[in-house]
Amino acid sequence: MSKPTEAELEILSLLWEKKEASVRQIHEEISKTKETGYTTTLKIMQIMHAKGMLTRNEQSRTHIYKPATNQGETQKSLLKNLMTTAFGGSAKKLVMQALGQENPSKEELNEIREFLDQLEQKS
Amino acid sequence: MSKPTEAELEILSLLWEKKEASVRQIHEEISKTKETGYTTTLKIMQIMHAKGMLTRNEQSRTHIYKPATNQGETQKSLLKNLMTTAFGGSAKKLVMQALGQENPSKEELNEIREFLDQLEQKS
DNA sequence: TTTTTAATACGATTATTTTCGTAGAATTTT
DNA sequence: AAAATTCTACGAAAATAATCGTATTAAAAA
Repeated sequence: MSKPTEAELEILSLLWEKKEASVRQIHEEISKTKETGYTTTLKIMQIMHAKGMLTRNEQSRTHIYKPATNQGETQKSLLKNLMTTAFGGSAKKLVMQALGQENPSKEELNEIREFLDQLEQKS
Repeated sequence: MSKPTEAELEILSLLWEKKEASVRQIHEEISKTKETGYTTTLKIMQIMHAKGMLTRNEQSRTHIYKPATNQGETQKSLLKNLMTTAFGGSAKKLVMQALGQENPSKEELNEIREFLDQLEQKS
């Protein structure tokens, strides 16, 4: 699957969260943060459908869209892309930069520690 | 500073690594993986210079370019962008996805653990 | 039933990014 | 010194992405 554009990713992301939605629903979300026309959102979703990034149910007049691409796979490839282009391929650098800027809770930090332990087991 | 495009990021990344370089040097690197003309690379670097993303020394005929943007800052904003658009704002999810796909060495894992400890101290 | 609202389709426009060709000047090679 | 090579500048084309307007149809409201 080709890399989603900015606008596509925004929509994909909302659909991952909502599982499924109409153009109207997506557009309402988007227009909270961005000034944009309804037909713009519609058009992008149509394009995404044409590309096979979304599936849709056309039973009712209001089509219901679902993401066709696996969230994890897409995230993985976006990360990989960023890792190679902006972090010289180093996962460590990327991870540290990511952690450094947010303020993860103790719980989250612990979950990450556990995850690190698991990783070590495998290798 | 505005978000670098794909092509710009590729060049920025090489310049961060090399500290400074001529168009020729950058182009040789890029053409290892991509079929592209010299003037294309030149043009993009000129645009980056015009935007203030790169500085250049024009003493010799062959101009020498340096990144004008701070690497860390740029990485941070790119990550933040990805984190919000593709990971619902969760650093944890992003970090785990990043670690899961690569195979970090024990040393790297330990460095990350230390980093986690430091973070916890602060909070 | 008539009118209004809400939806899709789709072409066209605009904006952005990438690519390339050509001209002219400086440098290097023959 | 002449020819070939290597630069930069710059305009313009090609490719990609985003936005919007209009037509048409379906559904809902009056």
